[in-house]
Amino acid sequence: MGSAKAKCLDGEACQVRVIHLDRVERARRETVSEKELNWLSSIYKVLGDPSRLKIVMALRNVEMCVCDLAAFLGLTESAISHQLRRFKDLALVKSRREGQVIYYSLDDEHVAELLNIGLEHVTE
Amino acid sequence: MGSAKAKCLDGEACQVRVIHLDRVERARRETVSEKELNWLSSIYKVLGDPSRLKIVMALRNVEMCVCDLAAFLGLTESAISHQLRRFKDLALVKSRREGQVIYYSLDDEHVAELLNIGLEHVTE
DNA sequence: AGCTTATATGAATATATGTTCAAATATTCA
DNA sequence: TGAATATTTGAACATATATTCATATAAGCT
Repeated sequence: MGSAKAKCLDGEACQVRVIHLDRVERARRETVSEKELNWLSSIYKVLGDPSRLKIVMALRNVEMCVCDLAAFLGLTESAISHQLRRFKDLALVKSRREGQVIYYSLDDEHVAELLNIGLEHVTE
Repeated sequence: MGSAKAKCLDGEACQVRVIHLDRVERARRETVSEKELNWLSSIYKVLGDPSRLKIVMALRNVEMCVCDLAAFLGLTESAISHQLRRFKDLALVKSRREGQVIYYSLDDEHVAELLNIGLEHVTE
């Protein structure tokens, strides 16, 4: 144990160097599926933009319409609409029509949790 | 109440339309600072890539070196090193040298929490 | 029916980003 | 010291992305 001599993987070509084969194999056993990985990363990614984060942060407290959010963020209503669609595609935000106005709100408890933990992190 | 007639903001030019002024003002009062917003979004963003997510998921269980991770992900060691630096810049991952080998591991409990909640979400 | 309001959509563009390649450090061992 | 190993760095490129503008849809009002 403790040997730091690289071994080889993937047959004779041996283009893959590995120091701790056991750890790599364990990681391979315990990893989530590629599909889940892509899904999950797309959820983090959609939160990983200041404008979008500001949108969901606001929606945590109260439902808002596109033009409210545009005023709050200082962006075009079109820009807000584009971003809201990304949230809807991931089912993180839902909408409700009332006449001409469409109200947006959070649609997922996990998102709120993610935001809360993030806030804890940032606000010490 | 319930009036959906847009009012104007930002002086005479009036380029900003608002339906629920109270909600916008409340959002402005309760929002976190621009600085915290940028910081927090950069944390979500760094998790919002399949390769990087796979890296931290693996580091949740055991510390690994660059070439182990490269073998696990099927990527260049250079690519892994580049990505690890992003984690280090955000203080989410720490490193420990032992001879020629540098071991990486998680450096923040909040990250593990974020990952756990994300996993809950994905695995129903 | 028209007119206005609220939102959505698509193209376009400038910027950001992930990966690779080549070369540079840093550490160990002979 | 010199060779080998492990990792880092910087440039380069191809792709992704956020925003804007112009236009389209959808609902209410007269």
